[in-house]
Amino acid sequence: MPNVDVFSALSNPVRRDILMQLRMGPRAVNDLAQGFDLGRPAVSEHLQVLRKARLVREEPRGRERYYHLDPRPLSEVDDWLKAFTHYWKQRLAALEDVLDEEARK
Amino acid sequence: MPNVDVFSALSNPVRRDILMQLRMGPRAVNDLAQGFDLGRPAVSEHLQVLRKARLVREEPRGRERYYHLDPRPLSEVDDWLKAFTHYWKQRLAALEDVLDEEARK
DNA sequence: TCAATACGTCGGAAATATCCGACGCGTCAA
DNA sequence: TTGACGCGTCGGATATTTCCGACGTATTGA
Repeated sequence: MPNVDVFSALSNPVRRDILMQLRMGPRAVNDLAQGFDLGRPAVSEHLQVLRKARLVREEPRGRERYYHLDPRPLSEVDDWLKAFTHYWKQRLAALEDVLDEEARK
Repeated sequence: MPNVDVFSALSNPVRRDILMQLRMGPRAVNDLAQGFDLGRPAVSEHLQVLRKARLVREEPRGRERYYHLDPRPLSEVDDWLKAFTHYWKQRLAALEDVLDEEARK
């Protein structure tokens, strides 16, 4: 059971959609599968990937399993993106320097 | 030439690494390929994916091609993540309500 | 002009992802 | 207890990804 990379987990639109849906609250598998043009096994396998990426947590309720969102691993993506925010800030700062230089002429 | 999904483009660690490297400035293909345990064609194909996702731009200089970072499409990922930031704020607000309720007893 | 260099892309191999039907296991309700 | 339900997972089919060697094209420098 290899831990799945968060970026890989997000690469599939169905899985991103599932996460979006789970924001509203926990959902059972059949309930989730209704919203997609997919069979239940496929949804179940997408949930397995999300589970291995620790993006969802399962809570058994009788014969159903409610899946809960756990957004914490998303911080890895957010942190990665920050590296490019900083890049932009640097670029902007450099641009300002150039503009200041021009203004001083 | 189908436009590549940004999330898919980011799903590969080599492509993420390439983007990281390009923050420092434009790089030629051979130069980039040195840093990876990969042949040049593989790196070139990764660059093609990044190009289709509009995350890089190419600038021919003689027989070399310098690849530049274009971080703008990353905003799509950032916006997507924001949906979960808001989710968290809602959850925290709900939690505070519960705590206030408890405190009032 | 000619050999070397930098690069993109193609054909094909290998790995991986995605999906379904079928099956089995536990749970529910009669 | 028994039949229906909710679910996970397996086997296998198909699609996609990833990678390489080989080739063609354009550019460079001798």
